[in-house]
Amino acid sequence: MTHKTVTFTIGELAQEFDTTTRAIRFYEDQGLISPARTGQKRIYSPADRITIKLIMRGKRLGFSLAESKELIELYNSDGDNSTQHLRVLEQVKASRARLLQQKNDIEMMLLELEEHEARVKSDMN
Amino acid sequence: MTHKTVTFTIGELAQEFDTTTRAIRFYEDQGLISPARTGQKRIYSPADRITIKLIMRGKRLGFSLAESKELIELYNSDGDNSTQHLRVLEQVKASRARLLQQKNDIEMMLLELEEHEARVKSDMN
DNA sequence: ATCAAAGTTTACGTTAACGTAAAGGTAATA
DNA sequence: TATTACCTTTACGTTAACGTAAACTTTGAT
Repeated sequence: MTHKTVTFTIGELAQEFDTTTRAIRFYEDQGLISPARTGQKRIYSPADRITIKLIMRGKRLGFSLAESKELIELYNSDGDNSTQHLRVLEQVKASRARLLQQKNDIEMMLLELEEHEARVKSDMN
Repeated sequence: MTHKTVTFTIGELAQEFDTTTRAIRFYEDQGLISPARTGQKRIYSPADRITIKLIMRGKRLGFSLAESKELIELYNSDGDNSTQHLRVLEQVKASRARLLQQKNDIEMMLLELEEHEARVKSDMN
């Protein structure tokens, strides 16, 4: 007994992630995804969809496509070549440092926003 | 009794914020700062320095210069024109929403990093 | 006085991340 | 069968954010 394989068209994914088909094809050009084909047509797997989701999240955090690609490859790095393990751990460390810095920046910005909001509201007599 | 006025040169600020003089001049071009002059030379006030700090923080979070400019102008908006108060509050709201989304994205990424790190480490037999 | 370091303006070059347009194939539907 | 809605490739255009280079001035130090 075989079960249905979920797939997506490029248009569906563009809509879901509020982007364009052009952008999605561009990500393929850059080697971030490599969807299957049915004749000419691209056909995206759930895994491809997740990858696009990661790209979008990266974009929201100001990651370049190259950076997102690294992260994605990081996740896709199986426990294959143990020579790479150290490099992977280094990259995890660097990514975490960056994210923590960003988190800190955000907290400060949020505080400043609150202060400013309060000031404006108190000026609203 | 008058007290010393702290100022900075463009080179000092470039070094402090690990950027270039070219970049700082560019921010001026784009209307984010307008340092005083001593003859030809730009002379930066503590306020100018803070503005550059805000720009750099914005960059770390993926803000465009235009966005950072808006935020900076937001902070510099005195309690002058109360007609603008609503607009200001709207922008505070939007900024906060964006930051909270980013914060959320960061938390998820951090979790995924932890998971991946654990997986790699357990593979390191 | 001169030299090196830092500053200035002007202007063209570069990269990332798509946008936009043209020209065409395919598939369901009226 | 013809239109409509998507899909495809190819290719040139665009914007942000500086980089880089040239040519010149200013200034503190030797």
